[in-house]
Amino acid sequence: MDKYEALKLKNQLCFPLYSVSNLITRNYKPLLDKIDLTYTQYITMMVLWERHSVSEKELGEALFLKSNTLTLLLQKLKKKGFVTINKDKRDGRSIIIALTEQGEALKEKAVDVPTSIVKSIHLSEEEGMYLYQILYKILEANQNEEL
Amino acid sequence: MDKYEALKLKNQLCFPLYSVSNLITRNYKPLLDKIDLTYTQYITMMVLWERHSVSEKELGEALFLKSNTLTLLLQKLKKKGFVTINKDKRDGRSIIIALTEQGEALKEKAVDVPTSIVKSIHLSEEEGMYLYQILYKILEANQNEEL
DNA sequence: GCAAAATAAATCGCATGCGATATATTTATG
DNA sequence: CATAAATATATCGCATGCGATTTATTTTGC
Repeated sequence: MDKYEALKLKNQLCFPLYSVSNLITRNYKPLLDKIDLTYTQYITMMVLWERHSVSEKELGEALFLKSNTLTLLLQKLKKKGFVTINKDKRDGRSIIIALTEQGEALKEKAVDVPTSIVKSIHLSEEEGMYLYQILYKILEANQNEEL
Repeated sequence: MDKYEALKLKNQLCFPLYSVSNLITRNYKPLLDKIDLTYTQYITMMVLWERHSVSEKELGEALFLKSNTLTLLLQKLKKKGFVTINKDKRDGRSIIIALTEQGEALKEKAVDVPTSIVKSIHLSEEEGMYLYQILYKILEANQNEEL
């Protein structure tokens, strides 16, 4: 038995996770180009389409990202006219990100994106649901550790 | 029923894939820092530890990456003394990446990395295997499309 | 044999992600 | 109430990933 068996690429679990994630970003790109969003900007808009306005902290918790990634991202969404960024009056440390009319309108254009992507994944509904559960199990287990 | 239901973050399959992938890179970082590798450099070394020398094209096929990502990466591994880069004598378009002694020696230091990571994922063996299968199913389905 | 097509890398510009650190503001504590 | 600790963002530097394009080399087709 090879002492280095665990170091072989084909025995990695994280490598296909990483590759599928890259694959997804690639598949999304041409679709999202049409509505002038990158993938990270797209999931940010998803949060806003649901909640209308959030603090950067809340946004980071929803997306598992921190200010070092978000600050620049939000500036770009602001530049494109999809969001406004204002200080929270009740807490001067926080900023509140809110949808503009243009950002709200973008939702209509984005409505077909999820279906197109799901098709490109080629999984049965059952497989998709199982995958979903496992992934959230990993995310939640790790969230607890970071407390 | 909300017409925008499919646009909610909690209904996305790709989002947890993306988040778990980020999570994994974060978890690997402190471990890989100790052996002076980034995650992408690590999986590149994995290929070399198995095959000893590969062309950039073969490496790209193994890692699902292209020259725009690999070229710079390989230069850095060369700078660190882990690999050599030479033109293929039989085909002047190709380059051959090969392990140095130092690169080979690094394998010994890396041998415990996979176990540490698997622990941080918190999945049963069964879940891990199922996840593995689904991920490769996605990768393979998509590979065929790119032909 | 030679021009055109194909192939393999390299280069460019952009948008992440991340750890580390700095800054501004609020909260806690004595 | 003053000041230390905690919290929320911003900034910096580095290493990706990727589409698009360019360059170098080989293969193909006539």
